[in-house]
Amino acid sequence: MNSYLWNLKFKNRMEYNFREIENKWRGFWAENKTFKVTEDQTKPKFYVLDMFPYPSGAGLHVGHPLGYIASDIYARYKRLQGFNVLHPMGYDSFGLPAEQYAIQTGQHPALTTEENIARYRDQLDKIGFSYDWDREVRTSSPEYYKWTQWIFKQLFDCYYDNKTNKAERISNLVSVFEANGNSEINACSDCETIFSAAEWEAFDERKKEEILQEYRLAYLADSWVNWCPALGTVLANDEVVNGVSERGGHPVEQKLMRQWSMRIKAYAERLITGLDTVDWTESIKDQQRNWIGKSVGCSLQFQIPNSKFRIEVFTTRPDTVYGVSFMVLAPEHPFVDQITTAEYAEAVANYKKEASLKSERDRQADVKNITGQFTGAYAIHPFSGEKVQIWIGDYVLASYGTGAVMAVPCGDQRDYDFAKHFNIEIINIFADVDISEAAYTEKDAVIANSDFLNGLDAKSAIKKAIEVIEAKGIGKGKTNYRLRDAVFSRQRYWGEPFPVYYKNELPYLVDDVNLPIELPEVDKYLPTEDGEPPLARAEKSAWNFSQGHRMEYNTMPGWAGSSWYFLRYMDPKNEQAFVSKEKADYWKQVDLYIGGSEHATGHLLYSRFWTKFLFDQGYIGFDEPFAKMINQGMILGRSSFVYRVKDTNKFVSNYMKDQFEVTALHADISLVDNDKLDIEGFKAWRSEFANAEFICEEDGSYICGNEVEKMSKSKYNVQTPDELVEKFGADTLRMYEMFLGPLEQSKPWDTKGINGVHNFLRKLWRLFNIDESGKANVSAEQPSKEALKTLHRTIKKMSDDLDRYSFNTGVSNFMICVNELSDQKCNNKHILQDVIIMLSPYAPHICEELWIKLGNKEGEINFATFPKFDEAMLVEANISYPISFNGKMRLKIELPTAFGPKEVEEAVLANADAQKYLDGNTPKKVIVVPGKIVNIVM
RNA sequence: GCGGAUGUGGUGAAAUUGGUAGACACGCCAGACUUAGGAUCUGGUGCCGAGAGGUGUGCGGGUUCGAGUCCCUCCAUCCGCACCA
Repeated sequence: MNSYLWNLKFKNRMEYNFREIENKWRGFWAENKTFKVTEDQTKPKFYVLDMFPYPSGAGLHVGHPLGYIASDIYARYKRLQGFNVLHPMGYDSFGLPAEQYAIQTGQHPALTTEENIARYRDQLDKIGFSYDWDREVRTSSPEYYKWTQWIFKQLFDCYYDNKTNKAERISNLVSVFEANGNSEINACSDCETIFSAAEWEAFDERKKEEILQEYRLAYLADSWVNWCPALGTVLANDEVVNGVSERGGHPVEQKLMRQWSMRIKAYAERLITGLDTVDWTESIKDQQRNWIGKSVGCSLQFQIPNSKFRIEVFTTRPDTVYGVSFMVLAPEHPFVDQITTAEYAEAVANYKKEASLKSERDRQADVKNITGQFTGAYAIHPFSGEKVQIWIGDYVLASYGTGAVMAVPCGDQRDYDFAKHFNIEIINIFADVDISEAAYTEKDAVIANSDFLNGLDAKSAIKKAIEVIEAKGIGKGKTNYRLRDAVFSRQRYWGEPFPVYYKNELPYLVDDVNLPIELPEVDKYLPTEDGEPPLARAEKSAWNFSQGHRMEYNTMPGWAGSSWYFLRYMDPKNEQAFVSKEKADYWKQVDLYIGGSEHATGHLLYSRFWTKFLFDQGYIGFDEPFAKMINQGMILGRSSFVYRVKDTNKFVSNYMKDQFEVTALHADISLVDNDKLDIEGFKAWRSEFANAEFICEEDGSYICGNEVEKMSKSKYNVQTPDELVEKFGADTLRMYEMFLGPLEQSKPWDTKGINGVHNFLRKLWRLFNIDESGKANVSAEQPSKEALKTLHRTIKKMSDDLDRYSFNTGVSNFMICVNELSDQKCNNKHILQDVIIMLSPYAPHICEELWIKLGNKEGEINFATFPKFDEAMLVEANISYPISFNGKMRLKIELPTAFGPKEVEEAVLANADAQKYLDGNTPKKVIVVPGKIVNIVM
């Protein structure tokens, strides 16, 4: 039967009506709660999570669902494999935009947030995600932030014990203080004073609390913070990029403020080693390692003659200690004024002033410019006993290490440059190394000129030096981290209130029974006249609970709620605990986490920190939150341009624009189809174009130019998923977003190919020969060998591709499969049913519909069994062997599959076509890879 | 400067352990059918060449019977870090 007759036979068939189908199944899933999950002990679990969105006023554009679609496909695939899949969604709904909007309009951020969430939900529902919406969480709801507050309380009530290497309760610490003081405590702490048990007992409540604050994992301290005047709040280090705020790009300055902080430093080592246990990209792991900035070395003290001061430095190269020819302190170092001699006092004061006027950003930008000032003071080299000059210089950072360095110009380029610039002696302590041009920073030279270190390589010299330093009691082996404690207060309204009140300005925790502390109503979302945060505006009666002299006025940062939300999904309604131990033990880690890579040093680090803490305290049984993570690439926009001839209202088509002097203007992409401008639409778009004239191509069309840019409203290149769902349906959108290319890669959005995917679904639909009554005309007979081969090849490729998260090749597999089945005129029920089971993760609506058309029960396709691959179905009697000569493929020869290498070789050499290429020569060698290829070497 | 990623037709891309480079799709060309549709179907389409053939995965080398894939050098683009002692 030719194709025309084939089409005629089913002339009256029903077309693929995606609108009707998708509406129907969206409703069905919601009504029947198809994707609701419980902790089913009889099934293995699988946890697939998306980074939850901040519900912004702009809604979703096509870039957002990319990751959601991939994770949904994976979740649905895992269900078909018999897993009990937790696949939830929620909203990170505290944050600045809603608050900024509130400041402008007076509208309560809760209302804006509510509206935005409704819009997001509507958009998400249209795409057909298989979320269990009964588990939705919102970080801004009191039922949720009650537990954020509760976790904060636990952090406040714990310290980090370096001996047990985990977080322990403050009450343990107090018992030790009462029994022995703090001399035997080895904890992560800012406490520098040593006290005895008797001294502890004698301290008053204020003093005791001050000391405890230096141990607590959540603590209040005066610290230098990134103050952003434009946003009226402090920012964490990861929220400051190149000296300006990440959001809005406002300037940031350093300010000393009393702030809540999180002692994340305590976990620095575990945050590094834990990276080896998770399957994330190297790039993200490197970013985290970099941010934590571990360096191993030792501390070392330098005496100052006739002075009580000793300058402590941190160095990673104690092996180069004999190369020290001067020292440099940060201008802010506390000893500077006290050691500076009278002769240099003025110069030092001037230098300090200059340095203080430079912002952090300027200091970084000014690396090339070497500055410094001699203090007139000297230190004694701890080994040689020689006097070395003490300088101050802003290349030494007050906030890293001890704020002082021993300068080794022969081994450190910065020290070298400094020494050259100020004509300070450079001692060479490397054997056979030339340092006349630059410092030698490699660690492969032999040490010389260094007394007891002579002849050693760097590695053993470092070890030896530390031993001697420790034996002399002038320092010890030490590991330093660049990671700073994270500031945890924000002077804003729209965030979690702290479960904290003050009595005589000492902080106390609110009892659990009084949680949550809800956000009080305020008259304005602005700071008070005297600069207190917005919450200070609240009347005492506006608080649902208050105690002491006042409540805490700061709120928590954005990352508080997002640091543990993946745990709440496991047990979202629990009123007794943030998550029950049983449920956490069932669901465990997130098995697959999909989201953007921009959270590398923020959310992804903080949630690892909190997870480790909650693990230490026994609330959960794992200490890494996300076992496997994939970072989806950004979807860029494709902007369209029209070209206006200068000083006119005439527009010239792309290919002729070079003949004129033109200005390129963005044209709204909804007015452009295949680069062809809808001229009437364009005239109507904006009044200034109403009378525009157009210089068109010969066929009368106006062709636009195009360019790839970030998607944004101002570039008129935003594609919302809604328009595409309307035009092509959700199944087409889902498949097309996957078809675009590998998930991790950034790519421009272009709808050019979307018809291809849409046509694929139509072609699939046609295979079922659905007549006007809506019945599929399929054969229930034994499928053909051909069809089985197509099916099983597809099964194999689909499971392989999904197992390696290759979603784009998955789409091609289906296209090949449907193309082949169409060619075979296959309408076999068994084959088609297995195909739609496999396809249902990608295109769930159409597959649900086809599933019932085959006479199955509604909704059951979601829990069907993924077809099993049978190798035997692919076995053929013959193989078409590619025959290459010297590695170049020349011809193919059909040979029996059963042939061994020898038989293949003989058959090939006997073949007439092959002999043509041999041209009478005897091959040097014949390589036969059975089932694959033959290579003849001439 | 350091670290990571990427580089394949006109376009998006595929090639999982070294084994037929360009699957699949878009676009384009030619054609069929027609109740004219964003429909369907057939054939073609890396480049050069009329053809035989040659050539081809950023550049240049190497290993191998055989390299997009492994090794070395270099180039380009993107991302992160960057006085961290």
